[in-house]
Amino acid sequence: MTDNKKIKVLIVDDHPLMRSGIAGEVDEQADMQVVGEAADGNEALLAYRAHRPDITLMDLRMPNLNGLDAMLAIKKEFPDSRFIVLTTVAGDIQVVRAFEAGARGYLLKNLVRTELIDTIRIVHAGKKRVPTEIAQLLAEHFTEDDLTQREVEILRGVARGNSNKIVADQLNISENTVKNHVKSILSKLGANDRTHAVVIGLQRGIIES
Amino acid sequence: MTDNKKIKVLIVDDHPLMRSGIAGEVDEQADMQVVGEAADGNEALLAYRAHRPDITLMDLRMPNLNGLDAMLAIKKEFPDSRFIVLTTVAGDIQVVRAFEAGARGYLLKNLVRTELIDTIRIVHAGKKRVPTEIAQLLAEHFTEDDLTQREVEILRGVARGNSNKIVADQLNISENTVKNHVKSILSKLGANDRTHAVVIGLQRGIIES
DNA sequence: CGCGTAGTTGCGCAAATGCGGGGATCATCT
DNA sequence: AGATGATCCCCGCATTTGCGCAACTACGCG
Repeated sequence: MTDNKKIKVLIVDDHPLMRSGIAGEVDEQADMQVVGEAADGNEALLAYRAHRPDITLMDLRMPNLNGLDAMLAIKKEFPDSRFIVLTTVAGDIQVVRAFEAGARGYLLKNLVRTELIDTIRIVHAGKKRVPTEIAQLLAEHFTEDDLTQREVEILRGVARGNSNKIVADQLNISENTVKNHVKSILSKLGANDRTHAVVIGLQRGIIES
Repeated sequence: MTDNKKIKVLIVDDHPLMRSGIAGEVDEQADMQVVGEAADGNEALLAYRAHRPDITLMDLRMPNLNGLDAMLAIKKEFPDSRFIVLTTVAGDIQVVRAFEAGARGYLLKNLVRTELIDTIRIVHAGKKRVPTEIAQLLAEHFTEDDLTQREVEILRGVARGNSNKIVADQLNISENTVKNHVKSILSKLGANDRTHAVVIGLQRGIIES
């Protein structure tokens, strides 16, 4: 098998050792090779342009430009790009967004080594692969109505320890409006109070700490 | 250099790919070798007994038995064991506890590859190595008075979305007492309100979500 | 021993929060 | 055109929170 028939893989992750581990596994396979590595979303775009990989393994949580935005940027420029999303934490709303953005495969980072290789082959063959843990998560989150953009902004303000009044001033709206948004947030998240809402928001990845 | 003069390294981390990456780097060195891997604290103890490594690389966040407790268990049985702590997140109070428990080196997982090897050599030579980020964190946390056990219990209750009254009932104390604990928590953490306090508590690893 | 400090517990009161209503505009989808 | 949902605004009122002030206990230290 000549080099130009191998599956070309780009690895995007902010942990050098993780990249190392992934690269080691991939390069052991006769039919695939790592063509580049990137530590954040910006580098990912540059590396994509330079190497035109068949498959991009993309971590979601990264400094600077996060994985989701990087995917969108690359997809805009290269519509036929194929992504496999790597995620550390289950229960992250980002995974749902990555699905909507067109990721083809998902991997939890505590996967067994063979899963990685299998998923690369499957996605390269044009199919999708979603582990049961993630599928379950997707099912759960599709039924739940998620927060509107405005509500997320409100929740972020609340998480910073601001009172309704302060949040209102920061967003140039009235305190009553903030109260209404908070009310709707509590109801949507099934939270007892604002504190609980923030905890749930953090767990689901709706807001970042 | 014969095998029994090499630095024997045990890797404890719940991410197989991370272990892979670490193992790759270590085995490339002529003067060290990986003698075992473990995916959680329980396995770590068994692996330690089996291989008697010179250096143990220990992740803090793991399922079942966490890294800190695993360290304590191993140290009890093998007092001259030497640990290097791997941590993903900066700002974790667990790092401070690991220091107190006698870890000799610290590494952030987004380290550059050479740091890992350097740290292993330095710690094996009997010295300690703490990167500036961690040193700064330690300094900060030593000056801060941390929460009492009772206060942590209160904070946990608050994080679950319980009112002061409910927390009081759960702990069989009066609501007023809970209020006072909350007050002292806010002051110690420098939080604006209970919500902010919970966010800070989660960031610092004082409570887990 | 007396003294300070830290942890825990308590009460009263002003301010913030959460809940139940009501109504408005605007974009989108049917 | 009608319905739906997101955003915005308003009010009153009970409950909850946060703060100031104060007391008791346990413990170490000079």
